[in-house]
Amino acid sequence: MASADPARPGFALPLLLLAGFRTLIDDLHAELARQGHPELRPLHGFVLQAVGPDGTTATELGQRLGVSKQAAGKTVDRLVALGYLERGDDPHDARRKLVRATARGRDGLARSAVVLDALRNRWATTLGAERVTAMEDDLLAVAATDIFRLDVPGWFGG
Amino acid sequence: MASADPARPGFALPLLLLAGFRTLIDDLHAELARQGHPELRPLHGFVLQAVGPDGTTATELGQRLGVSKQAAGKTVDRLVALGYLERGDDPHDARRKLVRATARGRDGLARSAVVLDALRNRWATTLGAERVTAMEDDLLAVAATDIFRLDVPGWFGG
DNA sequence: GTAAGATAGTCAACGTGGTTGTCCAAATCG
DNA sequence: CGATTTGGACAACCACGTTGACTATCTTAC
Repeated sequence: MASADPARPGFALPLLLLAGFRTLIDDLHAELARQGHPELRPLHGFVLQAVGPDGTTATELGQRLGVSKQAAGKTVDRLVALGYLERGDDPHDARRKLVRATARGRDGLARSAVVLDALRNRWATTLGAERVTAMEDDLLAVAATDIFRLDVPGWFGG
Repeated sequence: MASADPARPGFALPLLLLAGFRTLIDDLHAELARQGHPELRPLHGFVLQAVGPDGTTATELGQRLGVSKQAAGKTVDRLVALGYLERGDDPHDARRKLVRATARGRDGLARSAVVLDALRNRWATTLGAERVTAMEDDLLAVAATDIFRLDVPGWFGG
């Protein structure tokens, strides 16, 4: 095993990754609040993304997000109360309750995508486009991206 | 404003940063659990780091972590109950309650540092040392690292 | 020296996001 | 058909965060 570089302590790396994540998410939600979505919380974007264009069920949502079906169900409750999701019946299975995004949910998701594209462009302007691409490629190589099964419509160029 | 690259949607970036963070933290705590610290939660490492070698107070801790003094106080309560922190009186100010790491707390923090160094080395082996360094430099350039004021003993080569 | 203000800590109530266990209704399988 | 699996809901609980109110102490100004 290689020895550690004392100028690059290992604990800086998770801190920087978290700081990068939080910076993007904080900027995103500040902008979303300006665009008419002040109640949207960081988690909600992930959930809306995971619901997908065709809807899903709470249990399936929990599996995609890596949480229990009960946790997913409670989060759906809150997003229904906020007007971002709606529940309906599955005509083929009376047990299943379909969860779909409302028009407001789709609006929030679309605006999130636009703002996040803009934020990525800002990083590319500062760092250079190839450095951002390299960061994405490297993270994809080392991170357990299966933590979130958000590959609903092929979410990374594919 | 530059147009977005459709092959690199903006919402992948926060997902990858979070996945990278979670991968490191999950691996860290799996290893810490093996080394006698199964109760240590992801947040606790940050708190122990923020307490620093000389101790601090709950209010100051809250400022460093960017949370209210009440939240910091409750977290200290839990870490005291787990045996990682201890409270003492400040001889110069009867209002202040000094918070210090216990021997167990220092042990957990030292092991965290070793494991995180090893995890960073693993990334350096996979990606190349210069790619990891570049990722750190880039995140430092674009992320609001002042979210966490963990510059207690100069935490990045300083 | 004392009155007024700032500061540290605590308590209470509450919100959010998560867990496990239990239970029922509906679908599926033998 | 009966037995089992599955989706959803309910309850209790925990971790972590918030705001507001309150006490005790230190500091500052007069």
